Amino acid sequence: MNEIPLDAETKALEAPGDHKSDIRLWLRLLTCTTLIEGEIRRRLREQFDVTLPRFDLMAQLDKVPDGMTLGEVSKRMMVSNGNVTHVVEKLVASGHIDRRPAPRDRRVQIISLTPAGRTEFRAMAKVHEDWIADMFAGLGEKDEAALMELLGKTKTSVKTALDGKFGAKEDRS
Amino acid sequence: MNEIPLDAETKALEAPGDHKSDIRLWLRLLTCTTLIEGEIRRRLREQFDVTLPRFDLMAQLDKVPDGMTLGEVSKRMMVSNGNVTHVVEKLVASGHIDRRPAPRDRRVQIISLTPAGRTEFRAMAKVHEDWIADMFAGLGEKDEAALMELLGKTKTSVKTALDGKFGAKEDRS
DNA sequence: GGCAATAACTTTAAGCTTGAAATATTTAAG
DNA sequence: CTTAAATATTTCAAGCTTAAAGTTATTGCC
Repeated sequence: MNEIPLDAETKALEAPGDHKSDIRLWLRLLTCTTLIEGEIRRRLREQFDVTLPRFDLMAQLDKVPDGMTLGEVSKRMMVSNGNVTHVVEKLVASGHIDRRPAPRDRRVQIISLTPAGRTEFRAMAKVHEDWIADMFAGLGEKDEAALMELLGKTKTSVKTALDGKFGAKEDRS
Repeated sequence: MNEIPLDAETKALEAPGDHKSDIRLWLRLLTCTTLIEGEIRRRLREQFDVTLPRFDLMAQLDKVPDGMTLGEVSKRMMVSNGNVTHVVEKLVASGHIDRRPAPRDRRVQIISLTPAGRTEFRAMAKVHEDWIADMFAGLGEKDEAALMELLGKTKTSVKTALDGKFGAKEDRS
């Protein structure tokens, strides 16, 4: 009666419908991200007097030479349009970015780093890169490669689960 | 002059001081967390009309039978004290939790789930668990175990980097 | 052209989050 | 006992974030 059948490998140890190990995995993933993000946020504020959202937005703009539309920034950063509007206002006010209407479509705003903004961002980015490297310093190259690979699988798995809601059969291009 | 020395394995391919692969790893970690968290947030709101912070706070309280101090909640959730005060007010107002002063120390507030709050939380938690399991469904057991292990190493690595700031030699107990 | 649908962005209301300052209480030293 | 330091929580100001509704501009269809 209280014997546990051992015919299904490790999984047999869990009750049916029990996904506790997935929850633990999720919580650990969240903890890692929260730890790193909180520390980066704190250091950016202390050492450069900049918030993480503003830094992230500048990072998107630094990747391109001639600016980007608000919608593209919103998509890349995975945040709402209203959020981008708000952060952009702050960065325009502080002189880090410029904003101009698109030539062919008056609905569209194009934003780009000012020269000063780009210079300042790159100085911060260099230090930021070192912070991240330090935080991952305890992992060897093999570990990092394996983690990268597994997170790639995770991302795919999550996206599949999300798409499933729409019954999508193919890649929405 | 433009020959790259190949005497240091793979790492030799990167310029000195270049930590781009760590940045990519960090961004991928962040993307995974953001994707999952955003979807959970959305579903909790749509299906249960509850915010993620409130759900998380109730999750902490559900782990213990007799409640917890605000400080302990703050530590476990890794958020500020003021934040806990704010979320607790909302949950008290909605009748999900109770709040009472500690018997021996009048500075301390103890909060606990009301019977109704616990019942409602557990119903949500069950569904939440399935959502998480679905999102990780694309990973096999081996992958999940490996990811769990690597995230454990990552957490240790990050904490070491953070402690380093204080020159800590031992575990602050 | 006229008009409906679509798209880009902004506004709004609500809520989360933080760090710092303030308040209230307890503990420890003398 | 008195007082200084430490602790637990709250308050405050600033800023982030979202979903939904609103505005303006473009596109496709007749």
